[in-house]
Amino acid sequence: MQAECAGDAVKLNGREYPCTVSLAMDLVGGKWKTVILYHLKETSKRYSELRREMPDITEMTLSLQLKQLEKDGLVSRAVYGEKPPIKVIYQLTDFGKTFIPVLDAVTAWGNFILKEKGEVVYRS
Amino acid sequence: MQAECAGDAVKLNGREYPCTVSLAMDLVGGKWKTVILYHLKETSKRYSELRREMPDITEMTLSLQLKQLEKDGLVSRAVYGEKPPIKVIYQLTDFGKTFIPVLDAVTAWGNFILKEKGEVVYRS
DNA sequence: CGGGATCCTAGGGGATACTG
DNA sequence: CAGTATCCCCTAGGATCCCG
Repeated sequence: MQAECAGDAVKLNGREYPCTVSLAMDLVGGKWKTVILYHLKETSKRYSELRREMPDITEMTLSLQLKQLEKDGLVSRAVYGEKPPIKVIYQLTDFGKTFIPVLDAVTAWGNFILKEKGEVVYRS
Repeated sequence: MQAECAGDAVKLNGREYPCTVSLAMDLVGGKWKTVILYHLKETSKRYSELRREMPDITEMTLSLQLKQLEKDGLVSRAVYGEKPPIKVIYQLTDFGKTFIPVLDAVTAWGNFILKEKGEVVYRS
């Protein structure tokens, strides 16, 4: 497993990165993208379900992040209905599913950190 | 494997996150941190080696990122010598080494993306 | 119901120059 | 050799309100 980290740069969709790991982190980095992917991991969901399951994300940020995930091909969006109430379903694409092993590794590591040195802020 | 993504927030070093995956991504997110960790994966290295191996990062950004990685306990810094030329060695801490499986997963995924839909910008 | 428009700001990251 | 000091720009992400 040799990442392109030594001299050559890599390019995807017009964006350029110093290394493939950097490219990967750009697709799923930030505060919310992995969280969203985590919630879509098992099953497709509607917009309102995602909102309910992530109370702290604002509507604007949620739809913005979803749009970026869609643009990068990780998530697909399907609209049902013409007039309100309409229904919008989000799900992982085949490409998005290739991220699941990474997501599992990140999740396991995040939980490990929490156990070792973090704390839970109870809300319930 | 259940991440804390449903209601409760998590906290580490005063920073609060909606989910453990989000916490993990904050420690290693951004354009450079994973690249630096990748270069420190096998062996410890001096500052100048890191610089040589990552020609595109500026000195300021490199030392800033190293400082953050050190603060978050992923990397340790050791100084040898009193007066210039001094020698500074960076290496993964034990905690930093727990990130390696994740790094490998991210690297593999990044390489996969490159192969499927990216392109290499040759410099040599 | 599922967003968009607008405005705002914190900080990540670059450029250039200098130093113990 | 291994950084700092400044300065500056740009994007992620939040707040608030509005719409088909």
